[in-house]
Amino acid sequence: MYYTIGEAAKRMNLSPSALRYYDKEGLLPFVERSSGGIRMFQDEDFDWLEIIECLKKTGMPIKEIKEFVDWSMQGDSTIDQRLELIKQQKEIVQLQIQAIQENLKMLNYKRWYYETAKKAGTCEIHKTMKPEDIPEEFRELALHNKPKDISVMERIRNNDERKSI
Amino acid sequence: MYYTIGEAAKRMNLSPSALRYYDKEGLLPFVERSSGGIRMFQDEDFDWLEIIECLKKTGMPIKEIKEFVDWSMQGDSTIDQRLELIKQQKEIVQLQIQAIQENLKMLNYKRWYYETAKKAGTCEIHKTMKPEDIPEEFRELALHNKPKDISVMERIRNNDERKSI
DNA sequence: ATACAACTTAAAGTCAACTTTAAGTCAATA
DNA sequence: TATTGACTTAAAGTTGACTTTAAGTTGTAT
Repeated sequence: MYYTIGEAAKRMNLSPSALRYYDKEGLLPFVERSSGGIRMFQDEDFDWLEIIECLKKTGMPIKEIKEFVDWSMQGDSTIDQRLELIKQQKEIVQLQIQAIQENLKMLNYKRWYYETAKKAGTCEIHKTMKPEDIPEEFRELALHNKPKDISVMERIRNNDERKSI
Repeated sequence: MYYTIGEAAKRMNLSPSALRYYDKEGLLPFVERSSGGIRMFQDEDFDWLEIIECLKKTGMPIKEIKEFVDWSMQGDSTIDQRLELIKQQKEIVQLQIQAIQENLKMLNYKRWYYETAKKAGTCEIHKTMKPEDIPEEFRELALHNKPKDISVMERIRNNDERKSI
């Protein structure tokens, strides 16, 4: 069972030109050609394309992916390097997950912030809010940029003109 | 307490030129200036910078972030739009988490794949492996690109020359 | 045999998000 | 007051990952 570049692109949810670009960059040395020069993708090639896509989606630049592909073409002598690369990329992905959890926490805080403001009809509510009225999970996020040792009244006075985000 | 652009950049782990670029793009209308034109960042500004960073890190383009900042500057009449934007971005982040879980699954599979190959001394082990020898969590990933209705012997014959990834 | 959609390459173009450069200004310290 | 490091702007340059264009070829269907 063979696939043209258009069919392979559709199956991988990529554009044909992207696949040609990857090929030009040396990422697809395993793809066969017809006698006329047309690329013929096989089922097994999608194993390659999927790990290439995985590395790409987790932020690995194409030149590094090429290194991995080159190792794979060299055969069993490079199993160790490939294992190490995969382990490293896994660590990178775990850091990405941590980072994205932080982002999610921020967005959850902001959702609460705007829902509270919506109920009150104004963002000003957050200027007079006492720490204990902020859900514990958001408290640090809500307060950590506040200048210290300023009373609520002072804060209200200071913030007369300031827009809140 | 004021911060110069260099100090603010350090605190946010950004470059001064990146902050100037954001300012030029309209992301920092809240930053004050000295009489001489020097930017003076305040503690409250870091609330803005942090949500801007959060939106940026979750993939929102700068033009969209500017829209959000513009709404924030307009005041309480835009609370609803801002809440909707935050909710939408949360959904995007949840999709990102799903995508990254897929990537992690692939990397876990590949780690198993290379660890197994390492023990055997060759990737060929995976060509003769029976489905029940593949850990259940990886089985679909390992088999879904295999052409159907081909016996193991045929597969070995067919794959004589093929490199495995 | 001919038409035609889909393929081929090389080279140029695009895009976002910065970074760098050049020429000059500000403000804290000696 | 002179020095100096950090600031200012505008404009050009960089990067990676494609996309588009132009000119030509392949292979299938009538």
